[in-house]
Amino acid sequence: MRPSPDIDLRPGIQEENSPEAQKAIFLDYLMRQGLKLTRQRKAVVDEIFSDNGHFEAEELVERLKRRSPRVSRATVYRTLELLKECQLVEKLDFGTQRSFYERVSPDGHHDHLICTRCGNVIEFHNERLEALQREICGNFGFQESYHSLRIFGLCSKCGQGSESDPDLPPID
Amino acid sequence: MRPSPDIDLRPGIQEENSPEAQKAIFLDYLMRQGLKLTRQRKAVVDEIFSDNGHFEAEELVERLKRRSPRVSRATVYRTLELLKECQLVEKLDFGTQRSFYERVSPDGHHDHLICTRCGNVIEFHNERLEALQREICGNFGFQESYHSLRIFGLCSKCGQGSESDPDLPPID
DNA sequence: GTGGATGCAAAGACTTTGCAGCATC
DNA sequence: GATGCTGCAAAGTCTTTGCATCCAC
Repeated sequence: MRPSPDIDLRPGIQEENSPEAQKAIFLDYLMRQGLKLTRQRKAVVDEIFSDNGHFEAEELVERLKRRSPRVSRATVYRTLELLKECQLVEKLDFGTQRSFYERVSPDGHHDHLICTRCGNVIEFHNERLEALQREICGNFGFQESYHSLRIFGLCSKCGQGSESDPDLPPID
Repeated sequence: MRPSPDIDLRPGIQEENSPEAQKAIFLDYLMRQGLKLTRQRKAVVDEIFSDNGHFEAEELVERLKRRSPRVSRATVYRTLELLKECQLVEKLDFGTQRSFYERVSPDGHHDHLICTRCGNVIEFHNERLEALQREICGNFGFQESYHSLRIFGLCSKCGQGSESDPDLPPID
């Protein structure tokens, strides 16, 4: 399921990709705003950067209940707001009621293939697609600031004959 | 589970574009399901087809409070569910908390340019874009069932120098 | 020491649901 | 007349907020 010809993985600057570097950005942001680095904020950031996937606000709340220090729901939501402000995370919406977030990749923008059966999210970036979108915006005199393409369907695993697997009711 | 988006319930007959034809589809759906055409359901459908734009669930609830017969919030939500099932409306999400809906155009799929200043929504369809997306799905062995592309930014009116119009605080 | 941060619980916003009475077919 | 429908209010879910207490700087 990996690199196909069109997919630009943009190898970028690897060092900036590390969790440590990302955390430093947060710390820097806090300082510049005269905000404090509390144990709770550290815990939230650590939890987010412990894997590099997508997560839901409520899921994060749950994970942080088992952690030390405990972090309250209110603090989680407030910290997510801060992380959005310094552009370390982004709020996505996959059409469900709950908010999805993802770490902003230093490699730049990407779009999503979302499996409606297993919930798996595949990221991709395609430069031809980006160019075409710019062209379309131009046609409408529209100044894009950002965009979001979500393609829903079945991932390669789920599409292979297991269409009626009773264990996994389709999402949505 | 219901008819999947893959199934074309409305084989592309152009005359079907009229509100009357759309309402007939709803009536037909109700009959086939053994459901009843109540005054309230009629009112909801009439209200939706009185203009052909995008609307929010709560906005529709408001509009229907001033109408005859009055339609309760619960009935509005329940009727929207039915309209989704027979593919006359579609639920969108523009990243806000409230649900957006739009009438499904018999002309087929389209994507959205969303002005973050005035809230205006421009629809467009581009076949090259669709083809490219199919190609990308192919690369990942992904079976698309539907997709949604939303481009956020400033429409041609709002982009013209009025960037700091104090009357219109930006959305989001 | 102090201003910002936390946790709690309450409030908000939107949506869904249980139920008794009602209306369509 | 039966079955499905409506309205109401209550419940559910996620998110935000007010406030007293706490703690990083």
